[in-house]
Amino acid sequence: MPPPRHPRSPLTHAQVVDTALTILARVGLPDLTMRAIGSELGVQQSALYHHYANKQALLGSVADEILARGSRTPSHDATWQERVRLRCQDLHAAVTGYPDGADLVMSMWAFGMGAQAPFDELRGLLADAGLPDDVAPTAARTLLHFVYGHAYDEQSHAHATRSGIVTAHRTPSDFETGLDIVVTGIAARLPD
Amino acid sequence: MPPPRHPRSPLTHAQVVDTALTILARVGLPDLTMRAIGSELGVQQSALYHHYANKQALLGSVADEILARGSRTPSHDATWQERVRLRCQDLHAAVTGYPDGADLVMSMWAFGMGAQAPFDELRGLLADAGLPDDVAPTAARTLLHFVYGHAYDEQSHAHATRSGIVTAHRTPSDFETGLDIVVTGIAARLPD
DNA sequence: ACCTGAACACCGTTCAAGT
DNA sequence: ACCTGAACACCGTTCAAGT
Repeated sequence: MPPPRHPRSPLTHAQVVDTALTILARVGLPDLTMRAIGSELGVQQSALYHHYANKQALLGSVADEILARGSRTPSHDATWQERVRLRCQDLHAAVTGYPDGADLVMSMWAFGMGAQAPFDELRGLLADAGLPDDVAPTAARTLLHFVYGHAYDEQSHAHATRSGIVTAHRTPSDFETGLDIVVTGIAARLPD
Repeated sequence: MPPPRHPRSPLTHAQVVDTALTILARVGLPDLTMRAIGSELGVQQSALYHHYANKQALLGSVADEILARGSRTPSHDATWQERVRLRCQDLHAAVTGYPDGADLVMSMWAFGMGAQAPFDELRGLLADAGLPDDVAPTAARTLLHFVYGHAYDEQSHAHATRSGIVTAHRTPSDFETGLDIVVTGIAARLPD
């Protein structure tokens, strides 16, 4: 059932990404097909290839949109640890806000197709904190590996219990504890 | 071209897993299809479903086999840090030993289908080191998130450069630095 | 320029039927 | 018990053709 999309008005990237996010929220990544996106937009799946080179490019934009939403601004007197924590907590929230969000963002980031803003921000925060240039990128990646890995685990766990597989439970404070471990390890790398 | 498989001898799990690993090494995860495995074994793809409930279960065994190979034994006077590092280095080597190995192991572990031995070992090492029971599992997971996340990045980077996408380079010591950050952060959680 | 409609070359999985 | 052969219900992607 195609929604009341204005006939003969060309598709915009924003429309496509918004629709993809809606479908992702409803049915998850495995059912986010080109056919589903096209059908929700009242268009043939082949029409999407006039706007994106392939599905990966489209999903890259979707990942960017997931990450762009809702990042809080730290107070001016916040320490670098508090800034880094806040950014990681927001990233965690953004990514777990959609089913399979961690899976999607992780793969797009690793393949270099979008989702690179968080890395740049974290590297910037760590550089401002005084972390040497040869360790700041590594530390930023380590933070992201933890944030995405933890979120991926949580969301897979949801899938697994849905299909009757028993896995270990995850405390709400589990993320905070792990984040504290990584931030403490980074702090030890500061000069002085 | 089916290899000289003894006719009418029932398929064993070891045969299937070995064949899957051979194909994985040759063509990567996207082309590791049920048809490819069957054809390499000289059997119809449907025959595999007599031994595994589905593809995920088969890939779970493959992930276990990848992880089971080549883990060195630490010397008796090694500190817990050295033991943990050694285990993580071996895991990193095992997982990067096959194309898309990190992707495969990560998803199987997260979905609770095999690949759980490394978690149990690391948790044990950390518990022996004196880490409290409420933080040892979290710390073990944090290590695995880093190891798998880093390996996943490296391997995706290989894919991306193959398809002409520019990404940041990764120093050989990058893994060691990140590992040091996490281990240092864990050490700060020890009592005394 | 933008989209349709139909096809191509695949997937994982199921299942009656054979031995 | 183990496997075949064929089908089912899908995929992502391409491409001539329309407007």
